Order: sequence, then structure tokens, then C-alpha cells
Amino acid sequence: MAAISGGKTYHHGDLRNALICAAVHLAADGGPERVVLREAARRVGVSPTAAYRHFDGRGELLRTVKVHAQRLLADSMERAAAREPGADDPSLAAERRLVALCRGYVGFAVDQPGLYRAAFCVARPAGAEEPSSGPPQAEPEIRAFTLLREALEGLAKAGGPRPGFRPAAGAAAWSAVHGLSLLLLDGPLRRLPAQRRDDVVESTLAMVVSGTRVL
Amino acid sequence: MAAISGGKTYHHGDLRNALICAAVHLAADGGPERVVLREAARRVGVSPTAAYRHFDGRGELLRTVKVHAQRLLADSMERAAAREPGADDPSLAAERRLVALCRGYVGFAVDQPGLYRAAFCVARPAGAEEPSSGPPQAEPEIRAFTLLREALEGLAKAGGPRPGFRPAAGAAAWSAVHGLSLLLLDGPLRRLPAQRRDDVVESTLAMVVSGTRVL
DNA sequence: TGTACATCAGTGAACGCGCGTTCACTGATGTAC
DNA sequence: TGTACATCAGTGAACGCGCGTTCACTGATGTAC
Repeated sequence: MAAISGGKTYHHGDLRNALICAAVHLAADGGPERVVLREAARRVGVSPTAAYRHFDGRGELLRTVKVHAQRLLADSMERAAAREPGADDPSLAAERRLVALCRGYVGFAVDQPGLYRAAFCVARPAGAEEPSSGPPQAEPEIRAFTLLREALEGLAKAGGPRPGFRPAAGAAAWSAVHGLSLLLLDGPLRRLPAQRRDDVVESTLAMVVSGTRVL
Repeated sequence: MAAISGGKTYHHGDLRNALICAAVHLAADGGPERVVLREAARRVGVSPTAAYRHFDGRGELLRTVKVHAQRLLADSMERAAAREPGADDPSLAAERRLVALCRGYVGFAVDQPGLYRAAFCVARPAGAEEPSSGPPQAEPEIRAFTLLREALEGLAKAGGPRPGFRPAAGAAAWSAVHGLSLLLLDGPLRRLPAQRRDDVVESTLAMVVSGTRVL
């Protein structure tokens, strides 16, 4: 059995996770570009070289952080949806769920800008301009998007006379919350006072909901 | 009079613009982080030090590129709108203009991903976590946004029974096109085949237009 | 019209930085016998 | 139960890189007289 952490052992016992944890913290305050292998090792109190026992290099560490951040984003959405009271009308309930998920999405982005950016960073393989190497390999499923899409499907089902669900509708809703998040976070709406920020969020959510009626 | 370029002079004659031009090209293929002062100087054929005669440093060069990129984005939108045929119904004309502007927006982002990212990069002043230094200083006006907002105002005016224009509506529309652009460009929709990409664009534009009816 | 000179716009070498990564190594661990 | 040994998981020094920036400098320019 590997030594369980606690005492100061030569063999750390859980170095991989410790490095991930440190790297996630780095991303949290500074975004993906702050994820620096040497710094993560420093924080764990280990030589930079040690990291190479557990990761292929900086790239793999960053990809791991990215996956982690995506998970946290989806968790935030689900928590927001769980707080939302149901409704008798299934259509209303579905709509409320969609809005709650979106709120959870934007809320995470605003509360954890660094992690949000990490969740969507593109881990460019060091200068590779990727000349379409190999098949276009499907993007690994992102749970945040799945949640939005399922909520829209639920809404379409509950909506009676509405036209059937179209897959691209999910991407449209996603675009809205993603763009909103980035404008608020990093972009030109960064310095908006709280009141106006809420207005913008409300308007965007209203737009998304209205979109479900035509998509 | 300063020497006009042409001959290989010791004094370049227009170094500032030459550096900007080189930096814009760098941004175009590689985004804002590729804007490297030394590389821009190298491309112009001048020593890195020379750049300091014309810029405060890398930060100022990057900010200049950013402004330039924003201008190109707005130009793309205006060109797209100019191509759009008018309509007798002012409401329909306004709606068409809005959609055309959005198409120009997304089109620029997809055609010029590096410049698009540069247009929205946040030129962090080297590790400064900006502890709210000084007044919250208004963001300089971004013409792309102004165009969207004016189009929405025009739509509200032409719309007869619609409620008055709300400023946040502009930000909502902006969010949609911005998010769409980034998902297509850099994000998880990066590898979408052309047909599905068009679907997503259409859905998003439909959502934006439907949003104008409730905002 | 000619010349001295202040100013402007470059040069080239160097600094320090922090990064990712590799190398040869060694101390700790746990297992086969 | 004890011991030899293979393997595992670290260390520390070093490499090369490219960056932004500073320094003391010099060649070119244009203007006052």
C-alpha cells in the first residue's frame, strides 16, 4: 500500500492529486495561463522534476485542470437548479429549470473567473497550428452543455404546440450564457455596476427563454 | 519633413505604423499572446530597442493592436449591413439590418480568430490584480456594440406596439453573438462541420430576433 | 549659401527572469525467497 | 522472521529558450545664424 499522506514522507503518497489541487488553485486566481508546472510543484513542496512522474508535462497538467473546472461549472448549474422550486405546470417547471441552470452557469463564471476561463481554454499543443491532423475527433462531452440541452428538450416536450426540439437550439442558448459570462468577466462589461449587471443577466435570460418559442 | 519611406534609410520614417502593422499581423495568426515586441521589431528589420521610441512598451503596442482589431470588427459588420437589401416595411428593414450586422460580427470572428481575440483581450498590466485603483472609469466605447445597440433601437422604434428600448437588450444580443463566436472559434464548437455550424448560427440569430420582441 | 550644433531615431550588448524539460542520481518501499 | 534486491518516486543541477527592458552609444536630420 502506498503511504497515506500526513507525516512528511519522502514518498509523498498522493502527489498527483496534490499537484492537480495546486494547479486548480493557480487557475482559480489567474486563469489557465497561470497554471505553471514549476509553481505547482513549489506549492506542494516538491521539485519540478517530480511532476514528470505523474504528468507528461505542463500540457497534461493543464488539461486535467480544464476537466476539473468543467466539472465544477456543471456542479454549480445543478446546485442552482436543485434550489429552484418545482411548478405544477410542467411547461413552467421546465422553463424555470432552464433559467436556473443558466443562472448557475453565469454565477460560476462570475464567481470563479479563472476557473471558468480554464474550463474553456484551448490547450494548444505548444505552437502546433493543428493542420487538421487525423480525423476531426468528436469533442469530449461537456456536461454543462448537456444540462442545457436536456433542459431545452424537456421544455420542448412540455410545450405542447411547439415545434420539435432542434439540436442547434442548445448551442444558441449556450452561446448566450457563454458570451454573457465572458463579457461580464473579462470583457467590456467587466466594470458594470451590480444593478446594471443584473439587468443584463435578466435581459439575456429573457432572450434565451423567448428563443425557446421559436427554435 | 520626415523622410518618406522607400529607400533604406537609417531613420525609418514611419516606424510606429510599421510596428503596428507587424503586430497586427502577429495577432492575426496567433491572437494577442503572439504579439511580441521583439518579434514585431524583427519583422520590421529594426532592433527591439527602437520600438521604445514609439511605444511605452509591449503593453501599449498590444493596446494599439486591440483598438485596431475592434475597428476591423466594426467595419466587417458595416460591410455586411451595407450588402443587405432594404425593405419597404421599416420594421422588416430594421430586423434585416440587425441580422446582417450579427452575421458580419460572427463572420469576422470566424475569418479572423486571432484578431477577434485580440479585440477582446484584456491587456492586464503585468500581474496587476487591479485592486479597484481609482474611479471605475467608463470602458471606451466599442463601435461593434454601438452598431448592435443602434440597430435594436431602430427595431424598437419601427416595431409599433413593442415596449420601448431597454439598454440591457443590446448587451443581451451582444452576448449571443459574442458567445457564438467564441464557441465556434476557440471553444467546443470549433470542429463543427460547416452545415451544422450554419444551423447553429441561424438558431442563434433567430433567438436574438425573437428576443427583440420581449426585451 | 554654408556651417555648427541640438535633437531625433536608431544600434548593439547586456541584464535578469522564469519557464519547460532532461539528466544522472539516490533514498524509500515492498516483495520473493 | 529476516534479508537481498528490483522497482518506484523522489532530488538537484543544469540546459536552452525567448522574453521585456535598460544602458551607453552614434549616425542622421534639420535648423539658427
